[in-house]
Amino acid sequence: MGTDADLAEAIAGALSGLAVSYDPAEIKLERPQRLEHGDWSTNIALVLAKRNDKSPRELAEQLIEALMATPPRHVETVEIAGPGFVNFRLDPGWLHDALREVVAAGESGYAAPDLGHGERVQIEFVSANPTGPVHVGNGWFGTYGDALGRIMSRAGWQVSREYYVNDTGGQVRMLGESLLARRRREAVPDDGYQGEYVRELAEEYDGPEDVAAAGQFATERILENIRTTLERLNIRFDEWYSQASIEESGQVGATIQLLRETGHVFDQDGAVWLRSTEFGDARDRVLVKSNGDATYLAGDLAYHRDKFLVRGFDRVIDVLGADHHGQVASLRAGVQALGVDPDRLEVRLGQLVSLVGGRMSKRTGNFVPLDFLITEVGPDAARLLSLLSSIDQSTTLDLDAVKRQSMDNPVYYVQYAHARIASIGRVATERGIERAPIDQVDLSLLVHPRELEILRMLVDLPRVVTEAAIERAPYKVTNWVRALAASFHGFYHDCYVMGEGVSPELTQARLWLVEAARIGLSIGLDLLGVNAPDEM
RNA sequence: GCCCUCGUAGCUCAGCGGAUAGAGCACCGGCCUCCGAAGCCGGUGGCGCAGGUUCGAGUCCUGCCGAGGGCGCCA
Repeated sequence: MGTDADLAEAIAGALSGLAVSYDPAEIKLERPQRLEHGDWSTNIALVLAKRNDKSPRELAEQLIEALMATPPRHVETVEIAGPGFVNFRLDPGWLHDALREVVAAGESGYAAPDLGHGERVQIEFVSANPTGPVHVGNGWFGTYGDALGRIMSRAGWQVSREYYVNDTGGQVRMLGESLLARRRREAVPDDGYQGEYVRELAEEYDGPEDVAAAGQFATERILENIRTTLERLNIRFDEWYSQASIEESGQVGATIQLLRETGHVFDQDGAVWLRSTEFGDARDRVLVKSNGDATYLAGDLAYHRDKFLVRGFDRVIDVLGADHHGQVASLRAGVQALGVDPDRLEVRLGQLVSLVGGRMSKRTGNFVPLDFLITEVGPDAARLLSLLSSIDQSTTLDLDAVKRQSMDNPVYYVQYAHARIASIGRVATERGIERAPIDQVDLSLLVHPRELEILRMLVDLPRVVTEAAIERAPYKVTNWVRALAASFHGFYHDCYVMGEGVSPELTQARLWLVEAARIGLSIGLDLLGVNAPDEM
């Protein structure tokens, strides 16, 4: 039971005693940004004042009086501030409690709230067409999806990560044609794939002069490269789902048939249409072209039918680039037409990553391969760099700046904190200092502002994981990790764990503090998929 | 034309409707006889514009300006 929950309970009790009308869910404790505003704060008096016909400050005053008749554990003073905030100032004991909690729960148990209740969620991400190497933008969404998976998994969801392999249709044909043209030393068609990689593949290809065979060869080889590149970034999938397999299995036809039976389909101009306007789409969409080919949408609907109705995921999160915005409405409409509650489908549109000096486009070959970036700055730096900010934010990457910063990159800052922690452990071992069991250690010796700051950060972690999971926002974990690292560096500078003038008792308490920081940092870095090295 | 996302410090970005808007980079100035100076401490500098909602707006609503994306029998 955390201190904030204790306080909320005490506040509820006090309000009841005052005969004030309130809803327990309205009582929210927050940690003020400024230390002068105490350890915990609530705006409950501001929220309830009007309804109870009192001024906020009046209500706050009565609340405090009732509350302090029997002060809650660790509370030293309670003050009214500003328009009617109630600020609690606690003795450091609540933070020592928190330290014990972190250590007891450990790396696997701390900050692991059960929000998902085992709900089965599928996250589909990257899904870049296997027609060329993945670029930096793919990497951005890749680390996003992967980190989101880690976070939701920690928060009680049963997560499956999937890559939808677009290994069929016109683009594979075009890829095959481009490859064969290269092999014949002829010009690649204007709308073909011009990249250098096609030339390289053409040299390796010794199959027949057949577009489909060449396309399949190229697709498989490229996909293998994509997989290798993503693994360099610590991005892994539970499933690589082939679009061709869906078509071959007859699921596309079955899906269209199902839609026809439920009356959501009509024929016009020799094509088969989905009446998606019924479900809020701006216009109806073609499922089968007049030449008999199924459209991308038809395949996508079959795929989503498979996700929801065959494999039975409770929730599906599609991570897409903002350039796929146009297909969201029809996909959602189609899913609804299939009888699936559209709320179960979540589409996260990530803003595009652009570069100083030109945008990324695959066809022209004018893009920065993800492999290139990883080689330039290293996997961990690339990974953290991509998780630095929200995917709602379009990012501009200045490659020169990234390279220039490479020795001054945020990732080194956080990893250095972890290395320092490990270093303390090594020195302790050298000096023959062992950590005593925590219940034999006097944690009340931890009173330095730097020490308490670390503990406050650790108190925040469960809340950060919760927010990151619910808002699908891994960057919040990144922010926290950076802030914790900052706290630790400050502590490391000001508070020697083993040094002249540090008593053995204080050393013991600080060793446990360092251990708690290590646990928190490890959790955070693991959620981001960034390594936590013992040495740099 | 219509729809979506975004405009916060010179640059890259944080800021569940709350109190004096925060970091990093860059720039200026300090700190190593003790666990790693890839660090610590201090300084310079900002909410695109105009209304509205309310106890309170960077945050919500409307309009305008600006940037990116989308409106195919392409995928």
